[in-house]
Amino acid sequence: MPDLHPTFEKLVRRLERRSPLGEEDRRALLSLPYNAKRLAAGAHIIRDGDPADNCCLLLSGFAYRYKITGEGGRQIISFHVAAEFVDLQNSLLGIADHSVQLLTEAEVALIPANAVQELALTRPAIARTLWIDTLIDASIFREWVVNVGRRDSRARVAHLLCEFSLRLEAAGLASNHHYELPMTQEQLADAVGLTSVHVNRVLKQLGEEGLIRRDRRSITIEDWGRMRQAGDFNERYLHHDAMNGGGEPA
Amino acid sequence: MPDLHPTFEKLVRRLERRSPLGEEDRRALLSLPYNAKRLAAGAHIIRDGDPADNCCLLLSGFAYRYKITGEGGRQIISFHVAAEFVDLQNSLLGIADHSVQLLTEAEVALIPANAVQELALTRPAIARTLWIDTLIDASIFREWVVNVGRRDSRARVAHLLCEFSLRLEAAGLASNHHYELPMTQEQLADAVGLTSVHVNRVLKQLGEEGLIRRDRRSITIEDWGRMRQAGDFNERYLHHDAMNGGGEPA
DNA sequence: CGGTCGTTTGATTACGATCAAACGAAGTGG
DNA sequence: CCACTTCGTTTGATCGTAATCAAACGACCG
Repeated sequence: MPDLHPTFEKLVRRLERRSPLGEEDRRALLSLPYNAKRLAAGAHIIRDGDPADNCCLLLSGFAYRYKITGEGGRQIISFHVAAEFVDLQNSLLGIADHSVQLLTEAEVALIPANAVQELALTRPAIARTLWIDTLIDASIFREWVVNVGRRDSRARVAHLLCEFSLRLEAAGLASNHHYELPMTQEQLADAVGLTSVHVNRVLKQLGEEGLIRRDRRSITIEDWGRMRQAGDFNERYLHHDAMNGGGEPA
Repeated sequence: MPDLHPTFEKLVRRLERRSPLGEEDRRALLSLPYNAKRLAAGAHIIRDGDPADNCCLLLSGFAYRYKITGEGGRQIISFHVAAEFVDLQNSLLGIADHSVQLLTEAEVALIPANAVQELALTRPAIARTLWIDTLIDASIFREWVVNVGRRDSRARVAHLLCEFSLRLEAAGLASNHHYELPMTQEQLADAVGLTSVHVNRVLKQLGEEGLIRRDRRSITIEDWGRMRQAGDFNERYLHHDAMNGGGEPA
């Protein structure tokens, strides 16, 4: 086991924000065995159908989960930033029901799934916080179902850009609704169920409407209020304040 | 606390299929305090934004979860049959991020969320099995994201009909790919992100192609192989065999 | 400097939405 | 029991959003 990577501390802080941990719990988390790797952009953490015996913590960079349809279409299911478990779900269910791929070059910590399960079985507070982690993941999935199922193209991409803004900010990677999009328009399209051509047109339109400004991959949401409205965005589903429950009314 | 409803036994059996429980665990689950109610079709278990302090176990009947968009569109996010927790997710996160409504008249057991959390904190095996339950829910959400995001109308409804077939069969409510649809075409439409008019046409077409036969709400999948193909359906995501991991290759 | 990948724009097509209306079944009250 | 209502299903006609096809452009890289 290598020296502890600093992102582990961030992980603990993130988990703690949601459900309190004792000193013992923190120590246990920080002494999980793991295997750190630096991988290139595009590398696969796991592929749909493979047995999953490691659970992957993202130490730096970005990743996404996706599935491929029989017709060959790709649907991106979630995005992940550093200090997030990107493969907890696969690894606990034994066999992967979706693929996980790196968006950028990244460092990952592969933690034996057994070790995580063992920890959860012996440390109730850790079990609880990890459970909440997957509950929040599920909440985001639900919102994505709504996004691709019932919103038009403009709202879909606006919603996604809003989500990025808050999540990246929470991760310390954005401020003032300004951030660097870690992905191509094609990947954006696969996340919202559109074509990249159409996403491009929507981005252009959002720019013309003065909702966003962009320069290459850099995005600035110029009018958060109107953007929220355009994307029918309500951050409650992110549960960034899971401890005190709920956000403000619209 | 009223006499134990028989569905609790079913719940225990269902949870056990996924992760072993001890005798003590079983007893603890079966002695959870609850408040049983019989509610009419259309009754709400909880509404988006409300505080959630009970977690709802469906004792009989059907329920679904949904969200409403700013434009007024409804997206159904999941369906539930008897012996499933229909509101575990809301109740553990404190404030509901979606609504839950009954599809049919039903009996529900309202269990104080505290009691469930307490149980999870003191009984690791129960924490584990409930966690797996929410992991499987999340897996289904992921598949639904793919369904509404990247499949055409025919595949979407075929996929949903396939999912129903297996889930109802697992619940003892279907056999030989024959079952009673517990919902209207409008609700079906809101589950797959289409209009009810279009769902109706797709159902008609699936009938003409000889994939299904229907009479009123009764559905028979006549050609499971072709139906699976039409719906791009792979049951692995349901994790009905969570213990031994994975399904067969296509 | 050529090559690759991603972005941008234009032209056309098609899938599913929308609008509209009739029909059928189940339930209600006179 | 029958008129009447309501809700869901079915069918038809038209419309519009996003897909598809195609091509040029720009940035980054070896």
